[in-house]
Amino acid sequence: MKTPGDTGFAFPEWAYKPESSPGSRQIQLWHFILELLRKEEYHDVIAWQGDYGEFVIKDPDEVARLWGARKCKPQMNYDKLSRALRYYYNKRILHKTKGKRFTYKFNFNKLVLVNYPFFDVGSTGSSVPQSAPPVPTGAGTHFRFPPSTPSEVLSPNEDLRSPGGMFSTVARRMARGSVSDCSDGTSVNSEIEEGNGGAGEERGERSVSGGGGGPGGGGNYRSIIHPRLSHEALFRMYGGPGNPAGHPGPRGPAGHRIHQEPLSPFPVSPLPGPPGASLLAPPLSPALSMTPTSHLPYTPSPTLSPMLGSHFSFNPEDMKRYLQAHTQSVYNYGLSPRAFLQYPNIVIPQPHRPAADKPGMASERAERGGGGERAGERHHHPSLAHSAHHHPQLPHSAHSHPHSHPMHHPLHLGEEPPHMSPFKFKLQPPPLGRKQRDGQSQGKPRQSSLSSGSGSGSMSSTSGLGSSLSFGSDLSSASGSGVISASSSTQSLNSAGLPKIKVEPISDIESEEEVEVTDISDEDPDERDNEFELFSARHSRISNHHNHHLSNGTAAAHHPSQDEDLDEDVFKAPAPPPPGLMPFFTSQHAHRGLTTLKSEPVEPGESHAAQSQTPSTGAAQGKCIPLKLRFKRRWSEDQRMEASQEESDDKKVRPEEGRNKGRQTNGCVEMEEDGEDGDSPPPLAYEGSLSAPLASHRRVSAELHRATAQLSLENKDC
DNA sequence: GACGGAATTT
DNA sequence: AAATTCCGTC
Repeated sequence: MKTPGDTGFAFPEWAYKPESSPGSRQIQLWHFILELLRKEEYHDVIAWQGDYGEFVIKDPDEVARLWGARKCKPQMNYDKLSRALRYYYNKRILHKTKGKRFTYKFNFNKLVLVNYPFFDVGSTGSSVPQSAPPVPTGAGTHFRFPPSTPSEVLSPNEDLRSPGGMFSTVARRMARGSVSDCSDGTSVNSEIEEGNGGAGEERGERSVSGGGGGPGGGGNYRSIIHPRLSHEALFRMYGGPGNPAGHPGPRGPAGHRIHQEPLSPFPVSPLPGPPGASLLAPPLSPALSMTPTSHLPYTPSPTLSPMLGSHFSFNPEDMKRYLQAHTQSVYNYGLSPRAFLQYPNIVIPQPHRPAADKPGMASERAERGGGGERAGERHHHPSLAHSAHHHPQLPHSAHSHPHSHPMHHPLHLGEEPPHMSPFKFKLQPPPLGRKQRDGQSQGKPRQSSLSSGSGSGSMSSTSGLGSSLSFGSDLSSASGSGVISASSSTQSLNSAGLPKIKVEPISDIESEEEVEVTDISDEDPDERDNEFELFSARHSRISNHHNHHLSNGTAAAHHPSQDEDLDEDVFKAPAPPPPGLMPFFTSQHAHRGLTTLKSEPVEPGESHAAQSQTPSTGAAQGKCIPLKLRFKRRWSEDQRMEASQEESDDKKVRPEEGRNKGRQTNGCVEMEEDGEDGDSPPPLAYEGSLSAPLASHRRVSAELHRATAQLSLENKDC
């Protein structure tokens, strides 16, 4: 069943399938890229370089070859591969670093979400540092995920759903690992993973991950981390690389054996390493202390790695924290507490700063985590000489203290000062479609053979152009799904013969949203984003809904219909929440009851606080502030941050994101042949968790384990 | 080289 | 849905 209600999905489908996707159950390119990036052997071919999340393809042909091998597409070349990469621009998974050849940059927000849906990635890409501060390790109730069955898991859904569903889903998926299609897989995988060694590597990472890893932890960190932190720094922070024992790192040619990837933004594998460490233990990175959340410009969180091998781990505690964090976020955003009614168990934490965490923890964790991975080393080295390009930055030793580099200043030279990008639209007549062109010229299909004409299909792809609503991140996409953009309609009209107008936000990725604070009432649907427009419309409508729901009282946990509604409501109800929040809100599984919400003021002390308490908003705090307003406000902040970071490479976001309807993965699970996954499922993160592991947790973990194992087996069969 | 539309394939 | 192919334009 795909009913959304059944499962709970919080993000767009595509986000869940790092490794497999309906359309292509094979490994996805971005995933593959990450895979290469994490392996030292390929550093001569592709490596992290420059900015955070930025990587350069040093040997395009080789990368293409590898990709082709993986996909069994011998004809693959950089031109094609790059086309595929360009498709990621719209998805916001990647963007091009302009001016640098073969250089692209990951949008970690997106990636993180993929692997760690629960994470508060900060909304929209831009994190909201303040709004989603790490939650204090929780104390409180233990959150439980609703049970989800496999079927559920797979169900696709574009809307936001409860985390629980997702969680499990993700976990399973992760467990599966990625695939190699080439049937036997032999060849393909071989390219990348040679021998088991590969496995070792990956595994190592996982274990290592403990250091940083936990999703939870990562998430939290995310907000804290300075955008500019160097990869290295991150490592340290998370303890990943630093951890001597722990890190598996294949020794690189250079001899620095750091972690898998020196520059990798994903310092630690997402895998839950030592559980505790990662998840709950928060951040501790010196960075933290050094940089208060408030000013950290936002950066995609590198903490979590979407890497392939990674297994998703979840921990109830995390969940709890997650929820709490969101709760807090909500407040920060000025969202109505009503939103929380659904989550009675959640206590809204007092705002508190990450800084509070103890510094030093990271290092501790690292040590713990480290253990044993290391199994196999890869002997394989790229033929290429180790080039100088490598960035020496790896931290060889684990320093617990922040590295200077990363912390730098927010305004780095290279960085542009944060600029607000006004939301702009580019109105332009769409170029004639090929068909049209052809038609004009001839009518003949471009490639000889297929002639027949129905060309109906083509349009669809294009339609996306317009304005899709996307709030920076996944959520956005999710939200977008429901939205019908004017542009699309326009396009359709176009097919009818009407003029086609392409409306697209010029702004960058995360910035699609308008940042200005405006009164909702005044909005002009016309200009601006269609998105907003839609949003508001939706919004208003929703609110009613929402209330309705509330009145109903507690809805059963799983009624599809209800869920749907609920989802919708939730989805819409709160102000357009930052993406990160969405999942939370939507979760239908959450228990409903009255929650004890403590209305906490927004983080006191924080600059942000000011934000929420701004005069205009302040009044509203308790009340309903025009959602839009709040949202925007928040957004603007985020945007600003993000803006500084992201260039405005990304351009438009298309509806495509939003509309993914997911499909479920089918039976065959694919496994990465890397060895890593092949064997046994990695330990769950929370196993060793920080806080006392509860029986329940264990139970959960056990289940996951089991599931994972099973999946692994299945995969093998496949 | 980079971009992105269109048609196709998986 | 995500690529893969081609290809025209910058």
